[in-house]
Amino acid sequence: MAVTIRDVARASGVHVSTVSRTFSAPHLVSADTRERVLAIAGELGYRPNRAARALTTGRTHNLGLIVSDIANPFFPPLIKAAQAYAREREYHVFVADTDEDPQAEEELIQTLAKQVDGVVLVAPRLTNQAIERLGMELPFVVVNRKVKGLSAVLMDVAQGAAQAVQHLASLGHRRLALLGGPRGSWTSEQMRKSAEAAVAGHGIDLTAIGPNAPTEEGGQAAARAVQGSGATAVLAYNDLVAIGVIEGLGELGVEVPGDVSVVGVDDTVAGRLNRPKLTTIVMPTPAAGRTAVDLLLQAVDAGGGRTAAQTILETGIVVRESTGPAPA
Amino acid sequence: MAVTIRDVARASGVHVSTVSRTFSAPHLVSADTRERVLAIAGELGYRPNRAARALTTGRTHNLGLIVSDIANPFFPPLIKAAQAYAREREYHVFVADTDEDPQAEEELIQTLAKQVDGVVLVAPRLTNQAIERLGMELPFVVVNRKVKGLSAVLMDVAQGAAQAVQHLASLGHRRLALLGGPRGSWTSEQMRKSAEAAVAGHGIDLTAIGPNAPTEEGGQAAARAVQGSGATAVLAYNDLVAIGVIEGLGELGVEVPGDVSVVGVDDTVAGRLNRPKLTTIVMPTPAAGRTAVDLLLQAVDAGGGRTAAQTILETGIVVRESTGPAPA
DNA sequence: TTGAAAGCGCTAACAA
DNA sequence: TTGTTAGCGCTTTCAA
Repeated sequence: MAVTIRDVARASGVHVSTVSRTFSAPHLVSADTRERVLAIAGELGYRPNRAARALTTGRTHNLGLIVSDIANPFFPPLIKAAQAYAREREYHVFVADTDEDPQAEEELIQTLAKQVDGVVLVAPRLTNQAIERLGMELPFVVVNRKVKGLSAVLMDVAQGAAQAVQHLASLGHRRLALLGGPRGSWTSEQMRKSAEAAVAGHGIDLTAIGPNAPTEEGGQAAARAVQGSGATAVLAYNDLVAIGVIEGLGELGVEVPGDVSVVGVDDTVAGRLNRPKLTTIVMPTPAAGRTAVDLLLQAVDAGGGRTAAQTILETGIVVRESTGPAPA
Repeated sequence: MAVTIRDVARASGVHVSTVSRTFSAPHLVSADTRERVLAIAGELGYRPNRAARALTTGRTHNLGLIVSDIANPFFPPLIKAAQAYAREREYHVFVADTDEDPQAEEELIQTLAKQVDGVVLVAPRLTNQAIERLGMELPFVVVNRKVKGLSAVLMDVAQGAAQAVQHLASLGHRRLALLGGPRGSWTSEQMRKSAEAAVAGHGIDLTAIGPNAPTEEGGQAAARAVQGSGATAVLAYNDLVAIGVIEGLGELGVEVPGDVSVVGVDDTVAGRLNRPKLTTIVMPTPAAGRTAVDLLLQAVDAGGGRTAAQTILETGIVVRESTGPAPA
């Protein structure tokens, strides 16, 4: 078996508790012993067993990160950042994919619960009610969702959407189609509200189309509806949908940005690589990953002390090639 | 605190060991007691604490998955599949990103070691020697690398590369540039060997350029070298590099596929969305993720019994828009 | 079929 | 500053 605290104790002629202390409370150990123990531990290749430690301390030093679809390009930068930041704080992270299935999400939380100190839920598919209930038993941070009593990281799409409308208005567009996301999406709802408000000031006509699947296919399927609406500009739920609608429009002989301008959301690689390059609302995904972990660790450190904190992250718009002047 | 085996025991009037058995060896418990215990456990919301279980059994039911860059579109499908498959087998998976840093990789393995039953190493940056050493202490499966004594999942890029050369040859190309990947990449090495062999039969001239960073930037930076080589066709280390070199070539006024044809590797979303759509070697990433977990669990179940197994996954080539006839 | 008891690797009072 | 001891939640002999 692996080398344990006991082996180190024996080899360095001290009691196990002393070894334990040199690792978890070094200041309680004399410099002499500390060095000796550390040296021997090094030789032996001793590494504390975190699981065993968890048993006594109640802290696993593990986190859970639950997303709906790892392969959706929105998530990887968030996962990467969360995981890197967690590691800095000496936490490991379980990453789990629910495949958009609320039940899988709940099951996952349950089985993960005992092994983690907290969970980050990104754009959960569970109802608020279910999350609140689970939140009683374990610290949670939700990303892009508001749940009573829980810390949240919110990306301010409303702001980005307003900027997008402004941008389109200045290009002379007067008819805008909004391609919503899946039912129950907080982000989609925010965009709709913000677009409605923004549109008013510019005398723009708004048509909401959806719900749509948050994928290329979803966008492609909506192309005909867009054409039917007579809109000269489209604000899509995300980059994938935007790319899909551009594709779909193309098949109908509608050119982007010649005939119709399209704005996406997320600023994924996919959008950058698309031709025309996508004008899109930039979502601060790496920052969201880091912030979520940060808030989660705060909640963990606070114990049960309800410390629901909200962080709102700014979004921006990056203008590329998929938007242009409204046709005359 | 959470409900433990003891609470269930008390509530159902049996000893803890009986409760333990109903969960981990149900056949050793009478149907009567089993049902009662299960019912009470259900009411109380009891879930076995896997970490505590691990302490006695030596099995954590956790796996580690270590990749060099989560945000590289090659990885998400693999991670997704590995994680889903592991879950079917009742394993959770830690996902960790090394940022291409061998030292981070080793450190990660060390700290993860006690918490997992095994680790999948995808395209590791560590030396074989280092991996072999670590392999003594923990079951490993490597993806796209051969390490003595360890199970491996290999994607047969050699085959794909040969097909790519064949494809380019049939289009009349006679000067090929090979954009290698990072130093120490098994995949890159395989491609080189295979291309060298394939090229001979077709009277093609091969220039190897690299090492290159496995990113768009890497490809972009290599554009000038490609131009300098006089090649009319490029086989790039992966889709990202291919996309980057197309971009870089574009800036130099070289058109793809008009002046130069480019083939990528991986078949990522990025490549599909790129314009021109990328001709690329299809890597079986989801299958690789599943297979790796499968082999790993086999190794775990075998205990120390060396069961190094190799699975070779086929690759193919999908021809899209980035390749065309050699210019006259 | 069930209970009793020891112990997995570690931490945390409490004493010395 | 260090050692003693109990115990975290669970499994696993061994006995009954």
